Amino acid sequence: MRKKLKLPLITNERSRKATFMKRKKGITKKLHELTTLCGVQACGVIYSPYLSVPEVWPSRETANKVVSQWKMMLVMDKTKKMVNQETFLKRRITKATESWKKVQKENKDLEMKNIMFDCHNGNTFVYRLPKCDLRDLGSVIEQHLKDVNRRMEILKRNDDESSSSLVLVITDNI
Amino acid sequence: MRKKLKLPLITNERSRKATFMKRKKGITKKLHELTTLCGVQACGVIYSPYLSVPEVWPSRETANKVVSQWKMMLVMDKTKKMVNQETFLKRRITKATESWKKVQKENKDLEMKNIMFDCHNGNTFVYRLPKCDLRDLGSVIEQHLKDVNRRMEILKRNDDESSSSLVLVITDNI
DNA sequence: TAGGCTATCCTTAGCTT
DNA sequence: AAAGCTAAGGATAGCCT
Repeated sequence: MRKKLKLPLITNERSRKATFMKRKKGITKKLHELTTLCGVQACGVIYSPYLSVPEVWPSRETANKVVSQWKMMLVMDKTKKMVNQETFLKRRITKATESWKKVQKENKDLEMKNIMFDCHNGNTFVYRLPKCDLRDLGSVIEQHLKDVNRRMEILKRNDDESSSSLVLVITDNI
Repeated sequence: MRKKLKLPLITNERSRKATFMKRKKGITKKLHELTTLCGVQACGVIYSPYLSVPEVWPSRETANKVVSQWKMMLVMDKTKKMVNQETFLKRRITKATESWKKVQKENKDLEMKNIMFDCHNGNTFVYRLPKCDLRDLGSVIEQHLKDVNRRMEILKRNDDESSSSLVLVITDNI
């Protein structure tokens, strides 16, 4: 009934849609089994030519969470590697301590960036952030503004037409 | 040999790892078949208890791209819905045109947020952005700063201890 | 740790309803 | 479109090396 060996080739028909639907269902089932059997987290994103919005498993919220955690773990892994390299290169405790503080700050900045990203996607409200995080978030924003300003100045130098500029003033009266 | 009906339950053993490995391989194969057979894009993120970094299919870069496109499509869908609602409520062309400009601006803001997100993940460099995008990006940052400032003021009112504050000054000499 | 084997169960292409 | 049917082919749990 079916062809002997199914070579992964693009089928030409509306049967492609049927296959897509069936197999997509099968994959989500497999994913569900994997997560249940092994107690792990997983998510999938499948672009559907038949829907304007991609299929997301198990849910939009969970997928968002899983993806965010994935990115967070990438950052943490990168940070860890930096620390390892630092301690390997510099044996003295004092030096290592200095580097650690530096990495800590960088880690905090990256965390703030993640918070900003969450804000963009509506997962977090700025109003719910603790005060200390707000201050750090401000410094991250400041850094981005500096980058923008630098770029603007370069553009200004290269071409004489007037353009807008941004100035950020931070007052810390703690 | 195998139990009659495999009820999705968490197995207790190191066999869970074997199952995890086998099934993960199977799922990635299924995903590959789906994308090849039906010509669609897809990606998967599976948290592995045995690796510090989650399994990502088909690759970290592609998954990043697929996820970004997914989020982008969500934004576009939202925008499209807003436009439809707007045109349905207001029949007159003039009104519709005004609303359209408004939505266009909002769409631009959301696009800027996406660019900021890409910046955070190192996909885009601020220095490569065109000048007009830089100006819009600045306004997005400004809005976030305003949110931060509002929150800070609320905190200041509710508790008397001194705290830091952010002030944003924007000079637009176009 | 990884890979092979195999009986058994699962998935699904091609149909029909 | 959606759902059911069926047999061919695929996936895999429990072993083994």
